[in-house]
Amino acid sequence: MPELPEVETVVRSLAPHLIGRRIVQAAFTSKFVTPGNRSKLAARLAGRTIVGIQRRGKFILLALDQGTLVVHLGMTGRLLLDGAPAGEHIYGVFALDRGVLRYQDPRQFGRIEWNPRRIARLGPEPLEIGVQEFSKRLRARKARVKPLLLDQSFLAGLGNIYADEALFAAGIHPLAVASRLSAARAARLHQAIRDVLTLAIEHRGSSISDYVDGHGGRGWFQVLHNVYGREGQPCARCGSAIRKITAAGRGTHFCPNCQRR
DNA sequence: CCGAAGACCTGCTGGC
DNA sequence: TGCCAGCAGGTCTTCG
Repeated sequence: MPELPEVETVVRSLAPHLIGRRIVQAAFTSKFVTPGNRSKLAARLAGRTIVGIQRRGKFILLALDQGTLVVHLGMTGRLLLDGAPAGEHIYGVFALDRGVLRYQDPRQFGRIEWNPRRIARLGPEPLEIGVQEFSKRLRARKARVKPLLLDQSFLAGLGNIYADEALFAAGIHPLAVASRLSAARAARLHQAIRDVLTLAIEHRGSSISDYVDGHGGRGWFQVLHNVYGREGQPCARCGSAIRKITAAGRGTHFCPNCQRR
């Protein structure tokens, strides 16, 4: 579910309500979301104060006065402040000195962990890397461009929606070989990624089925999708029917006319 | 190094 | 109407 724009929106919606709060008590009830010793994790959090919250790739980093708690929302994870409608599938509860934060996740693909090693293996932030560095990294790889964009150690934060949308904006076929892209096309892709992510953040992310921010609010970038979820519909640029194929095991949407091999 | 496939979960939908 | 295969915004492991 949540890619960089959604996670960024969640972080921004939570920050004013969480920073400075003390965790009075925590409880976890899923062996998938919180692998390992759940009561030990809860004990470690009790009494800690939240001093900061930030995003790294698709991860949420909750900086505490001692240590860092890392949350990944997986496909259907939500962090909800009190007042946001919750319901079923609550697998984490953080009782704060003022208010409550809940973790909801029907599919339990998300993770709540203490200093996971995966963070260290993340690639650069797409909104921070410069065009030269991006182009160099991209053209050094023989992989197909779509699977590469989904590789979090190559670039941290893109997922299936924004990879497809960025490739459309850049006019690049998802199965193009990265090392064979010209410098000009690599630069176009760099700019397209920046544009798509920035616009999506401005629209508070894409809400297709599950995604909401910390208050339960939906995003609306989905109305601006050009290819994702638009199989068979006319391309906004040229009118050709949008096609859907499988790449990297994921549904991949593109315009066969605007994105030639 | 690269890609495909299967695994981890639950819920919804589209086609028969 | 009702059932079930297939699919879903993510990531990891295994295998060729």
